[in-house]
Amino acid sequence: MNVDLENLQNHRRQFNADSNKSDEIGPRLHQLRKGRGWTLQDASKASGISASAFSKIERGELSPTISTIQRIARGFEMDVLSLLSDPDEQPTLLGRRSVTRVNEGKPHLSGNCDNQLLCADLKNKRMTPIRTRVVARDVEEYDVWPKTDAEIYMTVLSGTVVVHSKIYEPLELHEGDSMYYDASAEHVWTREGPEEAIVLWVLTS
Amino acid sequence: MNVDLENLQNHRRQFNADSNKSDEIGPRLHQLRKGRGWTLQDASKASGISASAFSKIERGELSPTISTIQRIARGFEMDVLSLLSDPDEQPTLLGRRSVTRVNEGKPHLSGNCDNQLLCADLKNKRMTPIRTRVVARDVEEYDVWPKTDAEIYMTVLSGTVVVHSKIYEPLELHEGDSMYYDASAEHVWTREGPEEAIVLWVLTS
DNA sequence: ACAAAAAATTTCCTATAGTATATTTTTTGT
DNA sequence: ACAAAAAATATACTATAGGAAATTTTTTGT
Repeated sequence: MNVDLENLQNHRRQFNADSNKSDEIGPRLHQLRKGRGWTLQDASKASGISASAFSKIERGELSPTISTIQRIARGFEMDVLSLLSDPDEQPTLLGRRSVTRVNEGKPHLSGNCDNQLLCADLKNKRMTPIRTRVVARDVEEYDVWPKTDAEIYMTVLSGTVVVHSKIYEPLELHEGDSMYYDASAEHVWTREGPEEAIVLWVLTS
Repeated sequence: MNVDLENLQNHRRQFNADSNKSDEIGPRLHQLRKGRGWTLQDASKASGISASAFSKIERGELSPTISTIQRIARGFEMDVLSLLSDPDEQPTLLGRRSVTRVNEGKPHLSGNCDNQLLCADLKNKRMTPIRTRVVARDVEEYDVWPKTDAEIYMTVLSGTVVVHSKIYEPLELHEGDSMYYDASAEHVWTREGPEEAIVLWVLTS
């Protein structure tokens, strides 16, 4: 477990930073209102913002205050964030897909583990699936205990894995066992027993 | 593959809708500025907003316009959305974790598949891991082809699965093969051959 | 403890957001 | 094609956002 978590996360963050580039609420509001088949007066009634102001905002003749935006959001029964984030600008796979055959993942070696990034050719995924052969037999073999704000789902494909955490007792997982945890608490994996330990895990940001 | 996708999605959406309830930019900006050790003049220089205005905004004496917020976001080198979304309010697992032992998932039967929700006791996860025994042998057995805006990662644990899609040719996946796809294009699974087919999949919103 | 410096707030002013009403444009029915 | 109705925009005004400079508060050094 040492595919460079930091890097994976930064990559995603970088991307998010410049998404929603044309942060124009005008067209966004117009699209939303028309999408519901509302007139300016409907929108006005729902939000408490005058129709004229609404019209000016939609056409970019006026930059609404945040409190106005909040009132509009309430009118549309949505939260400010989703009001501001245009789904059309959201990075999406749009029907794309990627297949990785057995043992054909993209190698990504790191200190204590032998990782294979799965479906790595698809960019801007919301999850990162990885197949890892756990090498470490002892916690001492880890110099750093990785930590991010991601969530991790892992399942043991073969062998026995021990999950060590700074806030829990060590936990043994056998073939077929699953675990879901928050990577903001440091966790590392070691293997146990004679068989080699293979873990399939997926992480999100 | 027929764990009620709609329901899973709606659940998550519902949750997102009322996140960020105290949408007060004032404290948020104060926290951000102080976090960087900036004075009001620093913030003013970076954003182009006068220190006095900045002060008033922080104390809620003034509701900034969206264009002001955009300028502030540029000053802080972040996008408007992450400026507005207080990470402290973000739903997080905060070190929580959940384990599911082999064959101990929460059953979730549906038309053509035998699903087990894994780690189902943890709420507000960003991913939903599911273990499914694919029953259908023919596409005809599906009355509806599920479709959402989620992304799906799946891997075949045993047997042979054929992935049918409205926009791709059918694709055979064998034990150990992985696939990542966008569920906005309809996909259904059937099994092939004598062995029973088990799929492990994870979906995100 | 005091003065000097730096940071935050207040004041007063101008620019612009937002309202009510009038006008123009578009849609609908005959 | 025309009139009536409905929707969108323009106008004139009020309320408030935002800037420059003055004032107060907090911090720092001696």
